[in-house]
Amino acid sequence: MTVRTRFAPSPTGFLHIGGARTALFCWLEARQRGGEFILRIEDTDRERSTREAVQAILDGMSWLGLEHDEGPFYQTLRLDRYRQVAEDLLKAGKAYYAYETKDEIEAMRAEALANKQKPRYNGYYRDRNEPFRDDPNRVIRFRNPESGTVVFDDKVKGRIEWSNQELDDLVIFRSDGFPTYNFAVVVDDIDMRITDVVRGDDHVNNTPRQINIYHALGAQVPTFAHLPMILGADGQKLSKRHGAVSVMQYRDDGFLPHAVLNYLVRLGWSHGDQEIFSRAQMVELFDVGHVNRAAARFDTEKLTWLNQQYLKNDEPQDILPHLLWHLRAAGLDPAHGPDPVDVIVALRERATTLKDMAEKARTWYEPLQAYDEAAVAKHLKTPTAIPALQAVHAKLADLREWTPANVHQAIAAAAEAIGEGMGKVAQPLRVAITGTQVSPSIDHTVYLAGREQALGRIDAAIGKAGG
RNA sequence: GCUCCCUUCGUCUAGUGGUCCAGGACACCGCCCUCUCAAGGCGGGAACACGAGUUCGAACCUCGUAGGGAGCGCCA
Repeated sequence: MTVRTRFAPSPTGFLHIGGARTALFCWLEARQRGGEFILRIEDTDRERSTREAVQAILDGMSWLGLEHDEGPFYQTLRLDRYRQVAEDLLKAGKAYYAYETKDEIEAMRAEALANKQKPRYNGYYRDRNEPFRDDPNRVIRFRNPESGTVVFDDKVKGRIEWSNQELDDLVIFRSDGFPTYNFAVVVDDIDMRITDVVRGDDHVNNTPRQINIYHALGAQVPTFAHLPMILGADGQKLSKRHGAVSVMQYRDDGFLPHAVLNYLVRLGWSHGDQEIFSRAQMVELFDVGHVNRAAARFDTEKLTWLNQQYLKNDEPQDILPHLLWHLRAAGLDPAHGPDPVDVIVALRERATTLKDMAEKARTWYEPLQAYDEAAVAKHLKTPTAIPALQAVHAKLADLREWTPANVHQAIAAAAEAIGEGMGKVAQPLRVAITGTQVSPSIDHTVYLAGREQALGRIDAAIGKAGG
């Protein structure tokens, strides 16, 4: 039987980091075992589901490159199916109509809590056999077994056992004619032939009652793997109000999608001491049975480190499209200035994110706007600054071909000509080209400026140094 | 309140009864390299929540305590 997993978000907001990690693990589990990955949109909550949220989830999945084999399926398009299955359950006596108002249910819950009991439906209509009646409060409840236990072997948590006495007769169809979550998931997972349910561990409590529905439907129960949640850096639960941000925010902040994936896969999963995993390696090595049972905190610093590892080691050509996106986002025109591939080579060891890289590249794509006065004071207002800059200007102007190697030689020759070390030449030159005292190695810095800009800025700096 | 789940350095984790006075990574500190900043190299501090038990032997097994989390919806 081929393995089939699914990611089933409800479209009530963007795809956040926790959802992305769940999606990744579902995707990996399917890919690792040569199976299929299905995307399903659980939109039966008409109040909160939106089209924008559906699009946001699709965008997030696509940016991360978690491609699905089937779907997206929408639950709201399958209402007839849920209705039919519920009818079958009704006929078989495995479900029944109940007519309590929401207030009555609320009172029942309050009373149970007051008696230090777990709030449960009291089963008033369970065996009453009242004739069907049209009532705005009519719901369908599942007839849960009253005795015995439900046992399942969770692939990450291990064996979990539940007494049926802890469970009550849950609503499977609401009074508004829509199925509830616990019912719709089971019907969907059966119909879509899901073999492995991989989801967040906030669902473990639902699992026993879902298993009972599987049994009532005479269906085979899939295996379950409940992933621990991801906490914010402060150890608090991530929520829309607290720290949860869209995965797209990570793109905007300059992270590479595979760096995010690599970071996420290591949250809860590991393979010995290995930290860096290409997508292919993740697919090859992933094992959901080896996932940690405890929740993990999100650590942006480690994500940042990983991102730089990829920036440093990826082929510049592969980074190019991502840098172009950020150059444009920073208001820079990649067509007027140095070759962005050269920029990547010069900055990959100094930038931790693409956003950072684009910002550091600004000096080569825009005219020099201003000087850092501290830099001017320290490196331009010195006895050797003017002769150094003049010597460099002369050597650079003589260059036949403007290549990084030639620029390097010209600077070295200038230093030799005035009898000073590289430091005495490089620093004033750095200030001349960038207006600051921090930049990539001086030869790259000058080369990327281009001959015309470089010479012009050196002239300007000589003026500044003398003035 | 009840049920279920979790607990190794600040953080992510390795570890499945002896090879662990606990290994790696991020972060931090120091040194080296050096045209600045980085990157890199080398080194450093830093953890088995607590208590009982099982055993010749426990981070690993059992039980309890404490702390944390989830659920108990006509939300998903």
